[in-house]
Amino acid sequence: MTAARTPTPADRPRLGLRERKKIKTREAIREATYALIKEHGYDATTIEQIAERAEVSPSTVFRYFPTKEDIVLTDEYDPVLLEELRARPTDEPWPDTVRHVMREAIRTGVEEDAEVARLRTHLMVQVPAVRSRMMESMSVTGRMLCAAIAERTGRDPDSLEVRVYAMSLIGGLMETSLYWAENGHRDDFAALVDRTLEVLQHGLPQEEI
Amino acid sequence: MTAARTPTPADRPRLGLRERKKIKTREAIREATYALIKEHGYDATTIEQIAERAEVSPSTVFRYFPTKEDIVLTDEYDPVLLEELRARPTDEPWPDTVRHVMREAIRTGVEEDAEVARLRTHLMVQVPAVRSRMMESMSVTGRMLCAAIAERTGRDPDSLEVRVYAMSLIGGLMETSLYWAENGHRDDFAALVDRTLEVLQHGLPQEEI
DNA sequence: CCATGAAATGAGAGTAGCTGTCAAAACGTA
DNA sequence: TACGTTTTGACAGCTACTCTCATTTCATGG
Repeated sequence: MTAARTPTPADRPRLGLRERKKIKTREAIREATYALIKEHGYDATTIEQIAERAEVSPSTVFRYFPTKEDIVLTDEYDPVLLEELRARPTDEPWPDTVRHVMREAIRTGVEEDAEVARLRTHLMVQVPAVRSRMMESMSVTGRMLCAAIAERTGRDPDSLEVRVYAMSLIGGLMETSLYWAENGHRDDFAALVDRTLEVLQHGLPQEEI
Repeated sequence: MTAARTPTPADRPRLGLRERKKIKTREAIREATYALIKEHGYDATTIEQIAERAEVSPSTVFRYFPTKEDIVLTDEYDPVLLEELRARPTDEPWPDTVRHVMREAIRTGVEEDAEVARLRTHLMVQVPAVRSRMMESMSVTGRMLCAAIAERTGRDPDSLEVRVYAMSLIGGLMETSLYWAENGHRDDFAALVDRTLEVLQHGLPQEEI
């Protein structure tokens, strides 16, 4: 890869020109999409417009993203999550692990690009298709969670108990995101997550009934 | 249809001819859809085919159902659920209420037409679009659950805690349905629901960690 | 520096879900 | 039977998405 004459200046090429171009194209499409949605809204933004602004053909847009919703949503949190999960000490109480992992995931996910995270959750509230797609991706995350829980606790990842536990966790956190967005992103998201985990662990704060 | 006089024979018309026809049309569309899906699968079944077999125009199909997925899924469980929920004594412990209501909902929903329930859950597993739509409708159910919980416990239905609680419940039950379908509907669904509620109440059966 | 093979792109046609409009048909009622 | 309303069908149109094929762009070996 490196040599011939100087096709790869050794500075930091590592990836060939082709790879770099692909990454740039992918980002161009995403940025174009975000910009257009901010200007005209989700539904009013067509693939054709996105393609035009990103300076690619509509065909190419579909080569990079399977659906329109995916342009907005796709971003690989799962590997980060999994890595974070494995990094925790094995003897740590499970609820603490969840808390740590979620906080970390939120930090890297939300604070890294707050604007995008807000637009994304905003669209989740506004656009059913996006919300659906989000839920789909969460069920994938759920499967991964099952594996992690199973690995950690020595259970069967396909058992009803593990799956229900994972999915209720995911569902709860999903609702937390929606709550956050619906209330104009005013709350501290980390604090909301804490309250969520509290409910999931101990049920509704028992006052009556 | 029958005559100039006797337009409403007093037998059991109650609903005018128009209403009755609408119900019949709705059922015809649904039956046509189920039949075609069983024969050729979900994706290979087009609205045009459905319309043809149901002996209506494609326009009419869309007048009765907003989307293709809705033809398969729509069925109003929510009112039944809500009614069931309100019928329980106020001093009953909340988990017991949930158990009763879910059991009842399942009885009327699943056992009433087992075949349809199976096809439906089967499609949930197989067809992403159907699964998504199902999740959408569950989040609507979630909102209703919030209201019911709030009414019952005197909380704010829009509070984070109530919403998270409701959504985790829904998410867990959703996963239970998927589990049921994936395992070929072999388990007793009511028993699965019991195990699900157990997990949601007390977490994973605490062995280690 | 050029030739060859592989990968990415663009252009175009085509499918299907879904929306909206408008005139014709079916129904309810007096 | 006649009139007003509701329901329907036919049609045009939009857009997301798929598939195919020719063209361009990059990688590599001589």
